[in-house]
Amino acid sequence: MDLSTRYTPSEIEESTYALWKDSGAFQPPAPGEGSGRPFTVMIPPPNVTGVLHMGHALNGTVQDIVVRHRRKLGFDTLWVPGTDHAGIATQAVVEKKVYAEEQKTRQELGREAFLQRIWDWKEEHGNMILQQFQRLGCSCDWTRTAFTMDERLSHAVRVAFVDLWKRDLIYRGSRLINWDCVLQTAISDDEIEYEKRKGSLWHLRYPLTGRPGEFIVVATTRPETMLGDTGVAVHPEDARYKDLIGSTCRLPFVDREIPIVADDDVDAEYGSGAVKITPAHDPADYERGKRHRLAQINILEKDGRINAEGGPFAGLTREEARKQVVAKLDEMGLLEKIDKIEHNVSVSDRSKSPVEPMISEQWFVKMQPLAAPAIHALKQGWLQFRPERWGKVYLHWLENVLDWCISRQLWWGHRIPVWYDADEVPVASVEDLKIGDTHPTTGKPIVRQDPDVLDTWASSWLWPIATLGWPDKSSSDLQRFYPTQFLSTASEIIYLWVARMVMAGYAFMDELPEEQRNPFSTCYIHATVLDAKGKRMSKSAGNGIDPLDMIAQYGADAVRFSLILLTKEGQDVRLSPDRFEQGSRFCNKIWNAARFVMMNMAGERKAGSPVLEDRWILSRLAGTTKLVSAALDEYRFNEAASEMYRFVWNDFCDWYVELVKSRLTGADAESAAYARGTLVRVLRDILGLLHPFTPYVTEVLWQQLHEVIGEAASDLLIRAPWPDAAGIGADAQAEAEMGLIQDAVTSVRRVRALTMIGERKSLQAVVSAPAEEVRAVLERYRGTIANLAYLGELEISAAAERPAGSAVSVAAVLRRSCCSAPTWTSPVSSKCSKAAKRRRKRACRPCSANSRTRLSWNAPTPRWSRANGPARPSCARRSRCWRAIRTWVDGRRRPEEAGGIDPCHESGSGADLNCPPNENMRPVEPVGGAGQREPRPPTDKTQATPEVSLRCSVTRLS
RNA sequence: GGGCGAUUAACUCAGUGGCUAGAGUGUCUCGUUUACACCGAGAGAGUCGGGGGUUCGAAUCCCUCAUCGCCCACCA
Repeated sequence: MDLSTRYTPSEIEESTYALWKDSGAFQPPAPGEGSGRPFTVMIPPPNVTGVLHMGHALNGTVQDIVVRHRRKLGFDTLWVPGTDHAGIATQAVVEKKVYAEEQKTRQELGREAFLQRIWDWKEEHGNMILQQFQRLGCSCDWTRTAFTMDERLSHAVRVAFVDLWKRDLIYRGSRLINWDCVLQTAISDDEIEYEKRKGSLWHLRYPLTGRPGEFIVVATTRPETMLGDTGVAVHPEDARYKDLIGSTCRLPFVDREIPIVADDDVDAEYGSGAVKITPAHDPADYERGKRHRLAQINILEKDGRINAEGGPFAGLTREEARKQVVAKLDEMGLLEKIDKIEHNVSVSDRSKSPVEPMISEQWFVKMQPLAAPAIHALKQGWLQFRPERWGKVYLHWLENVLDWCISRQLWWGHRIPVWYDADEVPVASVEDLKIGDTHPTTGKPIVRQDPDVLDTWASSWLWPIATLGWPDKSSSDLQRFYPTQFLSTASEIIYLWVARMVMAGYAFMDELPEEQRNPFSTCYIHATVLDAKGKRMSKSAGNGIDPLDMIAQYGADAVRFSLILLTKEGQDVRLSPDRFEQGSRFCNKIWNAARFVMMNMAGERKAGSPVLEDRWILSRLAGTTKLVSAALDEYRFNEAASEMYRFVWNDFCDWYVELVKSRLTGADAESAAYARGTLVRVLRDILGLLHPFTPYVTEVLWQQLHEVIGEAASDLLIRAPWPDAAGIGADAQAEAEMGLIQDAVTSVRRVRALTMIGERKSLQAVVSAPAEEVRAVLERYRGTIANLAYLGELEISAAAERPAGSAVSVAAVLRRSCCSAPTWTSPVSSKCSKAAKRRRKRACRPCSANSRTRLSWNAPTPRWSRANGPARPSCARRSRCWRAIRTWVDGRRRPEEAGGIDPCHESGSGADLNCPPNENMRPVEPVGGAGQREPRPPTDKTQATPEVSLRCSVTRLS
């Protein structure tokens, strides 16, 4: 065995990943060979242009943990990977690249050639992000890798489109849409961002018709749109304008006479109280325009320049037009004033350019009929969000959903499968129609296909069904793996993606029972990854931490484990690079713990054991297994990871390994054999339980361990059954006794540290405990305690050793000891509360300037010098009294049976006189009574911890 | 404007009415013993954001205020 003392992830990660991949472990068993219990997860397909960021890394880790856990539990587990063609993003990337390399725009290249360039690019770079997921250790079934523009998925998109067409859920409409002038496409409402910008509110004077020299003043943030105005609206009750309602004014430049109308919608308080109406370029005006039957005049070209309607300004860009319009108005004396304001500007989230609302012909999907079953699914509980509160977000969107504009004026994407005849009569078809083919409904020749493509989400909403083979409903994957169980994604795509997938499930899987059409039973919304200052990590802000750098530096396991340890369900996480050190150290700890085990495997191994520490660690293992399994079942990853961290580091390494060392070299062969058996047992289960979190290191150690102990591993760890704590159970006695030993050892160590006695075997300690049972246990394990505390001798005493004077502090004792006194004494009560210490500290202030403040907790206190008795019961004591009474009243346990929790008798100090200390504290009636609180069941803790009070003194032997 | 979340040790966070509020990092002291110095032992560090209330008991439940963050809607 040649394990180095340091775990170096880079040496093993690549080969281990290959080992898994080649073994076929990532694929579910062939049909008929598995357990018949499917478990399916669909990866949220990242953009092909994407690069792995921390959000991906977290999401990949979450999914991989679930998948690996379920696989080990024996489910037929499938995790489908893939990428999204991401229309605008990808087209923009390649367009830029082509222009940089060839100085050609896409228009110059032509549609066919440009699309070919994108495909070339995709072949070359499109798998990058999936490879990065592999670096993270994700155990996806790569044989099923999908791409939203694959032939199969493209076919699904067409079938879905035509299906909706036939159901009359698709229509073409002239609507005010959001136009991105840079990318020259319509974008959906969900692709708009609002940016707070400083701007101006221009007050313009429109001359009133027939009243020379009189004006109506309108306020606007976009003065250039005045060229398209077809009306002015005022509030009907506004006294300033009441008499103008019904009259008209003249629009400068274009010299149009437009009416002044009354509309309740107008806020008389804002601006001038009069609002210009530009129905073709503003959503609110669009509605007002319709109400008052005003004309819609489009003044913009597709690229954002002013068109012929703009009269003298035709051909200018919108920015230029704004300047000139304002300047000219000013010249003409028609500019009343300019207010500086801060307002929200709607900006395209892709190009960051201001969105222009425009009237345009687009394709829409009627959403309400599709949304209804998706709402129902959540309300029925078929779909559950975690954390649950995201369900409200989902519902809110669905209940207020607007029709979905699905056409995009792009080239990269699924071309809309609609063809027209010469009369512009459209028809949708799954199969390609050619120019000249007969139009199926009109019988006339087809003259053209719709040039637009579909919104990216029109393919990704089919992801769970299309990747499994839909529309081929006989597909075995579809039958076997749909619906899926778990979807993990980011909160910002709940509407864009999650809700639409649910709609698609209901719309297209109509032969399944209602509940099973729902595409995933749990939608897990993972944390948002923020930087150390609490800002969202983003490429543009430049505050991102590259997960690949972190993997290179600390290893994939460390990155995964750290992320999970930091990420409590539903809570955003602040990240800085050094956070990954915790995971890295943990991996190293596991590595070395395993190393220790393997270094001690020479000799017989026996299972089970009468030895206390063996019984203890096995009992702890059983408890941990139960807790971790339950946490993973319910997707509480952070809890599971913390518990493993604690168990491995504190229980196994800090105590068990230390306890077992002397036995391994000792003369008692049988005891050593039990130790070896237990070490192997616990280590194997630890590796199994940790595998979903830290797959690489556990897999490698699993292989090594089996080599060392000379047993062939039954399988790779990735497929080995989930540890089930078979044959071991909780051993309350072992845990309680072990607790006493730990307390005793800690007491001695504390005295040693505080008094700074460096000596070891030459020392004798006296540990005193008032309770006889406690002494009996300590007596039994005297050797063990002495061993762990590096003592020559240990005496167990009933008498409370007290410092010479109760006011004496450790510091004082120490000083004396330096001169002559042979004895260091320190009263030590186990589990001395930090809060209590602080209270004491406050009580004994002021400390003298040169005394060692940090030791001053040692002043006598009610807590440990009970003989004096507290003056009155402490708050804690009172509350424990109350609990004891209720426990007794509940009939669960009598106080004396309640494991020593009866505080009234705990010290024999007479502290029970005031119990119950407050006359309001009465036992509650055990039964009945409206509004009565459900009694808490006693916890394990209350049963397990006997009251311990230990003190320790240390004496030099010589 | 509407909704959601956060506020606990110097930092990052656990802690859903009950035992003395915990962990990791950082700090201080001591330490090389069958794995691990990415280690071990020990210590110091908290008015649980403020204020009210409910309760025998509140970090936890309710009200309120403050600060920070996210999402949605958006007034020209």
